[in-house]
Amino acid sequence: MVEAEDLQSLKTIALLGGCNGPIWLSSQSFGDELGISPQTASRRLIALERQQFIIRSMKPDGQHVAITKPGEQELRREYADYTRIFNPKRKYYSLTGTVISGLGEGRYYMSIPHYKAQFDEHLGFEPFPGTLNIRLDPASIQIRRDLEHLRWIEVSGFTADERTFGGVKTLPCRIRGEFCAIVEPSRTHYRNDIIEVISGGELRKILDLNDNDMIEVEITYD
Amino acid sequence: MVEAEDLQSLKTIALLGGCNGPIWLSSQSFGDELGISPQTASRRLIALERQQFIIRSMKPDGQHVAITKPGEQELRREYADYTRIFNPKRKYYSLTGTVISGLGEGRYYMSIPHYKAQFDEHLGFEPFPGTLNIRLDPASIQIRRDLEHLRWIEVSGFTADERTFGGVKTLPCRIRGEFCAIVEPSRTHYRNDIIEVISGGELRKILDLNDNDMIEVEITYD
DNA sequence: ATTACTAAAAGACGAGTAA
DNA sequence: TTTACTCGTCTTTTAGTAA
Repeated sequence: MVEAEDLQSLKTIALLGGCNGPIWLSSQSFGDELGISPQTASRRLIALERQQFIIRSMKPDGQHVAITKPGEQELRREYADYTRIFNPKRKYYSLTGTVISGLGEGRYYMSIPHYKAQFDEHLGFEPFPGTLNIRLDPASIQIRRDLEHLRWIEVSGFTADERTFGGVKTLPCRIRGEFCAIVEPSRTHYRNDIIEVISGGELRKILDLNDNDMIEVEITYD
Repeated sequence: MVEAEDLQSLKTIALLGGCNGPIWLSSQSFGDELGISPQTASRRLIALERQQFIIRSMKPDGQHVAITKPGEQELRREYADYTRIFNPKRKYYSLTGTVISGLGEGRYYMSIPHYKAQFDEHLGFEPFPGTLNIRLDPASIQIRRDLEHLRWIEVSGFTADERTFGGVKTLPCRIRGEFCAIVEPSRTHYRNDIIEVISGGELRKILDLNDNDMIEVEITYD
């Protein structure tokens, strides 16, 4: 557990732009920012450095400070807490976008029994071997980010034939009333403007969809 | 400036649901939550109460704690900081909705010289005396919340004829390429599904708009 | 001007205790 | 069991100082 004061210091650095690259600081200026003495400010920076939340390089007139990956992670954890406090009750999300052709990867994955079985168990349908790829509108790309805070169903990965199949996560949704689910890899981040949707049947046929058709994906929650 | 530890305590209470109503706590359980002794936990609660961030009522087996408006405000301030850290680079927002009829209040306010002059100064056009009212689509209501973190232009209120005219804030935007601005009161929260837009001319005529027409409001930023 | 040490002052912590 | 006090200890802070 990271100290409340360290978090406060780290946040202040982040607000000054420390997540994007080194920023200039002095004990004086940093202390003013936090309302503490330069001595304490200096010690705080030393503490953050010890915990590897920042890296520093001394200059004659101060120092350059940048937030490290672990430091940023800590801040994101905090951010997620606040998001949980203030955005939990949102009951409805709507994404819009256009149908595009995928590369057939979805079809491959959906044909693997391990995934098939788990989707069946958690979603209540056996997925059609193929995914519907949707390119999101700019406005929906933002909304998609909010979805991260919802309860996705985790489907574990596995190893077979000396190959590793990563875990995926899935979120139930509806397209034109049809029960579907968004699927994405648990770890890697694919392009954030494209989502892949699975269903119990072939959505392109069921809904008579073609490339470039505009569709809406609705997520209702609890 | 609120202490880092108090903020941490307050956040913990919020995560337990303290923003929505009274929750049960004991010094013991709260201390466990924070990794501190019950004595310190008790002192923290007292401190929060002194600052009016929480209200408490003692029970034989613990206490009921609820976060007050000022307490919640403090947390929202913190949340906004994190939002600024992680979501600053969004350059484009798009709201969609339908044109509706307002109550003519906008017309009244836009005819007041004080407002007129300030809008002229900050926006570069003298507002047409009237506002275009737009009912947002569900998806856009969410996006609208994100707009709060952008740099709105503050227009101060004033007092005249023994009446108080509140401050308003405005955000430049475009509708079908036409330069406009969203306007809303700085303090009070109106319905979150309706926005009011002003422009240098009468938008209904310029863009040939009628009630129930669908339109898109675009906000580009920096 | 810096950083970062030492040492004195201030404040926070938790054990013990009463209600 | 609680809450919340006192009190001794320990930690944190800031002033002063050196580099």
